[in-house]
Amino acid sequence: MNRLEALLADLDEDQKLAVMHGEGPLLVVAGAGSGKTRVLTYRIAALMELGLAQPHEILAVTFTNKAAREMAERVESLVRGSLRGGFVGTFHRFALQLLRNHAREARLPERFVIADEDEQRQILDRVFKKLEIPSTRLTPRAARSRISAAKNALLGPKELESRARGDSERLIAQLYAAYQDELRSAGAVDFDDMLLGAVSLLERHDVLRKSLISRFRWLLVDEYQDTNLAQARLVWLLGGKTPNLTAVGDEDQSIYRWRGAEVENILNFEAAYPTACIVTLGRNYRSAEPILRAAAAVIERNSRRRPKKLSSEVGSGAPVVVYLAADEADEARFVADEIGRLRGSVSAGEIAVLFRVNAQSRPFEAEMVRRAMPYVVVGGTRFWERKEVRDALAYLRLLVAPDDVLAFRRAIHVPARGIGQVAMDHLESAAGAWGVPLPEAARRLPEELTPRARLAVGEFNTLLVELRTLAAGAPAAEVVRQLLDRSGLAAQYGSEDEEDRARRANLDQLVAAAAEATERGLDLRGFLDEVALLTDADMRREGDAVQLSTLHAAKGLEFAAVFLVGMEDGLLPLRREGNGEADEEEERRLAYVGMTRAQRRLFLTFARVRRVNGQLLSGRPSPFLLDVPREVVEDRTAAAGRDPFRARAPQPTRRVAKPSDGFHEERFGPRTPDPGPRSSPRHPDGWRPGLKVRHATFGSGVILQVQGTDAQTRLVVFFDRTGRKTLIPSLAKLERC
DNA sequence: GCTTGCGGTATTTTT
DNA sequence: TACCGCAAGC
Repeated sequence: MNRLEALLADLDEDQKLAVMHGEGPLLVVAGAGSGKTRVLTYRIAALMELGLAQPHEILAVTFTNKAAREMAERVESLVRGSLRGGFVGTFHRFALQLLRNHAREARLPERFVIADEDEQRQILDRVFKKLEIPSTRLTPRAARSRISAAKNALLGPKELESRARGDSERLIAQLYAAYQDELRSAGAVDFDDMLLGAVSLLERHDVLRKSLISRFRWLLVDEYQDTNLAQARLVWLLGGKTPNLTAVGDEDQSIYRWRGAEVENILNFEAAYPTACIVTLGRNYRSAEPILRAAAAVIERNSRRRPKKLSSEVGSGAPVVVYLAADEADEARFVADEIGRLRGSVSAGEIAVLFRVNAQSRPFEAEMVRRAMPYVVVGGTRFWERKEVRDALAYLRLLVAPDDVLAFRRAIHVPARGIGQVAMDHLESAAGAWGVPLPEAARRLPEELTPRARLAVGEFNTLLVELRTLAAGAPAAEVVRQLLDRSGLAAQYGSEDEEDRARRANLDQLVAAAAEATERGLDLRGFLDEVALLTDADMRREGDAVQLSTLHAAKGLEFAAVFLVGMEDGLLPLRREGNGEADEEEERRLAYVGMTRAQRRLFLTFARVRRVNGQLLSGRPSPFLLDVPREVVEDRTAAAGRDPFRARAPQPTRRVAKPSDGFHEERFGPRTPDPGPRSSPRHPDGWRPGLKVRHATFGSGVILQVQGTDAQTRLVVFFDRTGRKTLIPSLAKLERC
């Protein structure tokens, strides 16, 4: 059996079709657990075995560094060779590489820097001040995401402006333009600029584009359902006239719409690539039958998808367990009990607790601490975003790019060295007057500085010069170590309390990361570029501990047992102001992604009462939960006398006073705040949560909350059409209905 | 320029 | 409820 035959022996019929597809565009619609990664890696291996592709002709893009690394490793072990010369990495890394190699053509400074989210926000803060925009109108945070959305949709400030309808959109366009100016004058690009820049570079430089097309003959894109317009366009540009493009994805697992992902990219693949061949992988090798049936029942209600069926190759298994908890503590207790039971046969690392929002992790953590169960919270505060790490990185950036304004502004204040607002103002205005970057102005020590500030700035300059000299010769890790030492960054965290220890440990990790980068032949600048594109997922430790994770962070992973918790209407699907139908579909996909992470056991839980942001809310079961066919369910709640699936049955005519039982309440509004079992004072005017009302302009809605009495009365009402509003009933004409 | 306290706010976060 | 960011005081 030759190597190719050996490869094919591992595949089912559909997978073989995809792997052995020749030239031309190919879309692999890969349902959950259907061997998507296998197809991608085997395809690359097969193309090489067949002699169709040379390593340097391969361009494979993924969304995470981790996925890229795994892919490269798997291919290399399959072909027992190296992929050197080819590109296996993230979209952003590819774009960055392109821009670095062609900075001038891309109209970027030779040593442009990468602005992270923190710096984007700082820039926007400055822009807000400059344009005198009160942050009541729009938060810098919101502006950031609107600008990001525009960039992801390939719109420049001018295009956005010309499309703007209404003042607020024009304001965004104006902010965008000012933001972009500020960013450019700092010699920086943000994450979105990388993609945008790469696209416009290729659009403007045909020669470059053609050379890339002929070099990278084979394009492979993973998770195509989560590409945004810029990414799809980039792929399209790299494809040329006869693209040998393999796109792999599953529209049912598209969960990054809020970051610009366009499900349409995969749904309309044939429109972009009319000659495309489509292979659907329909066999699921991950989940037991009941799990798959439950998940299918949830996702089938979505309209924007290709209808498809997944058959379980795993076979039958335990039913899906549903549990209705009294509150979040009870939910955590139940989950911990079950985990305790499972751990007889499953290791902790094979178990995941998945939730919609990070804030939900608390009770589970508390419970697991109490029981001394090993657990890790995935995500949370991310390593590269920690203050101490960012501070050190700012220094490093200043070593590589002496005029990096963003890094300068950060580094000069940490540790505090007596340079305050006044001194900074002097430096800024001197920079303006001389027409030089801020760091350069600092080097020239403007006269306006007070003697004290002058001394401080001078010392800072000297420090940088010394470190820069060191950086010219020493390996990155040594530079980092010296820098931490001599800047006083490390000394800030000298105490023995937990926080300082953690910070020191993080700084040690940074040194280790630098050392490791040096081993891989990266210089300081390469290390910084890498770090800018790295995320926490890349640092994830594989330990034998229960994983507490958001649904988003669980994408692509699988576990023997999964607890999908907080399945309440309003939480999953998460509902907040102003999100509509499309988001509901995405929430459904999110639930689907969560459920299909499970191999053997799936538990769905929710709480009747949950404390959210300090408020007590009583929930009704998630509609997704009600979609699960009861014949695959084992309801553990029944023992406690509650039956979630009764909610589907007609409401009983006579209702016993069971005030907070979400199941048996009327089906109104998204979530009903619970006045609490003991304290439910009747409002004198008769307003109460749950009451349906009608407003002249907002239409019909339901009261979520009643605050205060008399003239102070405020009603929080959730309107069907416009979402949540707070009203003063004496002013707003509200009708009870 | 650093600390303390108040008020406003509150998703998801592949790069 | 809990955190973060900003504003006023030392």
